[in-house]
Amino acid sequence: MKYQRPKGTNDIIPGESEKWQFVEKIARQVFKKYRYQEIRTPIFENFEVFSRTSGETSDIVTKEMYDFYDKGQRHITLRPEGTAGVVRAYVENKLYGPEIQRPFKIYYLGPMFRYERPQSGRLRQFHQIGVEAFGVDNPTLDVEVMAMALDLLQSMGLKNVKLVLNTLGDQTSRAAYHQALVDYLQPYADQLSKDSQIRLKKNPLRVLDSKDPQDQAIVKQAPQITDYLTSAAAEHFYQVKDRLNALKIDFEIDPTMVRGLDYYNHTIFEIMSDSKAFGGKWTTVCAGGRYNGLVEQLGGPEVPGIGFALGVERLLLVLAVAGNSQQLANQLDVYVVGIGQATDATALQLVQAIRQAGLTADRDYLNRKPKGQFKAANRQAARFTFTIGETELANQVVKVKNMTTSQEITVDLTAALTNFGTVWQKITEKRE
RNA sequence: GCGAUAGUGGCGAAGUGGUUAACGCACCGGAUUGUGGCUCCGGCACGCGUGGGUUCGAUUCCCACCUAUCGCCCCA
Repeated sequence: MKYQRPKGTNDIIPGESEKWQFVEKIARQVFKKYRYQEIRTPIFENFEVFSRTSGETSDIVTKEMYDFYDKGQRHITLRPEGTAGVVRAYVENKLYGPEIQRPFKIYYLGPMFRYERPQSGRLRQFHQIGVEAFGVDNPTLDVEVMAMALDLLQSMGLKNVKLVLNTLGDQTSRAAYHQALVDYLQPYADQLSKDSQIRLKKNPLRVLDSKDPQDQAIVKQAPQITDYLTSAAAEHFYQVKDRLNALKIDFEIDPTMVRGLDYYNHTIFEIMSDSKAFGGKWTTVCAGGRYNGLVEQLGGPEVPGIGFALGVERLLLVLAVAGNSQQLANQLDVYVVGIGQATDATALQLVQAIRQAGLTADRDYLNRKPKGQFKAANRQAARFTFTIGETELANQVVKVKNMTTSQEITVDLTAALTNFGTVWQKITEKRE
């Protein structure tokens, strides 16, 4: 094959694109209920927008950024996630202004890029649907965001998901915990896996979610973040749990849950699926959390924020296995059969008249014989065929065939061309 | 970035170091000079991921690369 799509990318072709439209439609509907508005930011940003906010040492920055220098020697990055760009736009457009209602609630959807090895549900260009809410530190908003995420997944027909959450606390809590964790892990350093030894130096919290059994055994006894929360942070977390209970939303607390991005604090959460699409292992479909401080980091005022992002490819994998594939039949009302070159123009007029009447119509463009045209009509599940040959043309009529009953009637050609709606009404009435 | 497996027509899939690369589905045409879904007949890979090499000769052996899939890392 001469040309192939770049590694880790996908073509979304008819048959598949309908599913994307379905997901996007539901997302817009759900977001509308919660009064989130759409924002569209560039697909690429200056490198610093992501490197500053995600953490200079995070894997996303060190090895997964899809970055390059443009012709003006600007260091550009294809966005690896949505939040940083949205926050940049929030600041740049001064959406924190006093005239703007808080929380300022927005959503986005579109492609993201990470330079990594493709696997099922993991691509170099993938798509996320995400939301951000700025300006409110109230834990109730945290819960509302989680509730919306669950609402979204349920509306798409996804079942068997679980909400898992944790808190990272505030700066003070985090610093204290960080220290405690390092103090605890250090003595075990040489017993940890290779990867975890590196994590211990670079980002000790990551040791917590190591998959290595040996690591997990050590981590089991490790101090937990909840023991190092400041009273304010503890109160925030308590409120979150309380409001979740108020909404009767089931949740699990995973004290080892962490984040790959540095900007998170307080509530973090994931919605996971154990779908067969991922071999029955619990896999995150949607992840989010609070990021108070991020707006400041990007040069804005002290404005808290919270959001989540949902991986569309992963979601689609789960939905496909769940057997919720939408029957979005592209139904065809009329197929116009033209017999002979002389009828071509009239067939064209007919097809257009039908479309202008608001119905779907198609015809043959390959000069196929009637047999072939009827075959095509049949394959496209046309409800009716309109046949126009030289005889019909001479008599100014059209033969209308009901493809399910095989009954054929004759209709006046001029009427069909000038007033298709009425003709259609007659045809469909006769059908009953 | 590391490790493993794979790569034959639109799809699925057989196959061999050496005349015309099975078969099924799909598609196209004919049997029915203007009418579909069944049946029958016929057609459909200048070529076996790409590029080198070994050989008298390679789709089949070797090497490199590309891509896909899975695991690790990480993550949506």
